[in-house]
Amino acid sequence: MLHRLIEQRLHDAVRQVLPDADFATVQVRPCPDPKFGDYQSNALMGLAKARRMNPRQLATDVAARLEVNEWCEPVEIAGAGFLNFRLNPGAVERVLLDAARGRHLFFDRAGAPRTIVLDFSSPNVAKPMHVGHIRSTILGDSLARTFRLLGHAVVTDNHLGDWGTQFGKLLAGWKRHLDKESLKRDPISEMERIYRLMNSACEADAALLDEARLELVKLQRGDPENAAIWREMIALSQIQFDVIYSRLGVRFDHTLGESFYNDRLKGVVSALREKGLARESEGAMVVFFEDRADLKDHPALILKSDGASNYTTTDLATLEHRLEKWRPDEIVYVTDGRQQLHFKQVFEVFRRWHPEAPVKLAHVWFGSILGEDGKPFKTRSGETIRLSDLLDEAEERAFNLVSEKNPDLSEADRRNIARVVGLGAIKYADLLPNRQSDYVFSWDKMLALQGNTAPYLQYAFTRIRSIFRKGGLTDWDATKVSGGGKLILTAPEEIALGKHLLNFGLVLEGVIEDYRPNYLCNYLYDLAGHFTRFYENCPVLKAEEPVRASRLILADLTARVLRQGLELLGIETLDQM
RNA sequence: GCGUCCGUAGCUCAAUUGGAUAGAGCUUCUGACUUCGGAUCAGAAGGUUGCAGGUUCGAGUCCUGCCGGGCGCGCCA
Repeated sequence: MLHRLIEQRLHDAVRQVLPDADFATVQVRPCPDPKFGDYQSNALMGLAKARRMNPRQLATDVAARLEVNEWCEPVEIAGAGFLNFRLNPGAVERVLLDAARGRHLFFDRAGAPRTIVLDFSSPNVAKPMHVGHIRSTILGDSLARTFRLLGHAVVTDNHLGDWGTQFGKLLAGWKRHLDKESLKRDPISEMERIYRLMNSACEADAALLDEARLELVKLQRGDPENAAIWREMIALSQIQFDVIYSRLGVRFDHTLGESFYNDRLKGVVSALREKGLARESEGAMVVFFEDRADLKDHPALILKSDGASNYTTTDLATLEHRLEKWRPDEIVYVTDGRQQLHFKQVFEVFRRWHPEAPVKLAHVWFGSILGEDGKPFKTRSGETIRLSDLLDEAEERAFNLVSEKNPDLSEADRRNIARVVGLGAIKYADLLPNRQSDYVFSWDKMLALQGNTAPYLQYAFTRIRSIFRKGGLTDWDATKVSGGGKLILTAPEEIALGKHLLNFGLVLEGVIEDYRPNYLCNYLYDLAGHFTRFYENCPVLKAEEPVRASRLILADLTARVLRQGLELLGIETLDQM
């Protein structure tokens, strides 16, 4: 979009003055305050500093060589050496008109598409999905959608926790305490119940713990009975996962759990040993990182003293498999921040093992959930909140609200609106903060329906649709009317809205670069704000032509960006709510 | 103890990664035309960015030291 073109011209001008400059740092970004302009560059101050030049003089020299007249008003030099760009109305109108004609929606598809493997959600078999899973699931899904829209090849892979020592207790519990009726009625609760039962019983009874260990060993050796039970636990769990993912609109290309990599584990260990990366220590196989200050005291264990592998080994095998199978440019892990050390170790071992691999590895982590008292989150009875209960509660609250606001709609309509609004509120509440700090769980915050929330954005969308409905324009198509149509931006609200639309793609690129969908949340919130100010001050249907057509186009483009943006957050839109 | 992340308005969070006068929402007040949906809008109030130094044209952001908190630190994943 326009800021890129301006940036290109800025590079040209800088090149004439400073041929050896590092152009990666010479960027054009939106202005923090519209009174300074629409875009700014602060790069010249940095360049001047490094060369002990006068920044103001450098800015003047560069500005004299800048050729941006076709898009901008005369460039202003401000402060210590800022360049401020203000778009001229004609340039804005041209871009908007191109969008109205369907040539773009304010973003460009990547010139060099990359292949990205996204690892997220990863719930555990035989346990309920709880609020702790929502961040990874929603964040990962949103990133996958955004990468895809920008033209990248995305592989989503749900790395289920379907292997490990917990199956010892689960198997022993299944054989001793399973209630088949309960299992039929609510398999997850029943599996959770027998696990808890065994867990507490084992604390007091060492013989029972040995029994659980024995069951685990039998499973690992391929005992048919235990393997059959294990497979049933996975199948029952997958049904639960599918229900949740279906409600959330989340889809995976692959679901390859930890157990999928069992056959590769020995190979990983022997390869690391042969390369001299791992050595024996206290009976286990360990990789040490003497030359890294932050990992010096944190070696990675890849084989336990009993000869079994652990999750570091599994993750290395997974990494190797993904490279072979998909040849990705990038692998992104979306998990809790408590796994930072683990991924640091995995990445570092992998770098030493395959120094030539060009893949980028990213750990996209998020903070822990805390209770309202600031301590690790639990309900009064010490439970975590189930994800399904959270979703139910959201839909119920939204149903009460929509019934109050729009009692005339049929119950089926209100139920559907409640579903879209309730789930949207949860997703948005989860994506909006995305600071890598801990966050406090609260029902009211998760389920808020006013202020900077998804319903606010959805509401702005329905108001636009309502304009077209009221005007008898439901078949209105910008690509047809705009043939003779023109954009006329005169009111300040129209200009601000139009200019904000141009930045959609800029924001999307930021989202995938930093793995932060909250940039998009903030953008959409601002967009909805610009629209409502436009809506309050600029009548659409009652305006005279050609202003009426122009405003219809502007409203329609806003709706399209809102819908596209919300879709990237995994949030649906409605014509009525 | 070591590592790591954090501390911003009464509360929950932003701040495009070193940029211009630190912004929103919630809460509390005050207003909104017989115009397209009031799930809205306009305005007010609310700040020594934990504390103290340092780096420079410029610091919430970077460096140092304190204070306070979360999480992680070889055989759980």
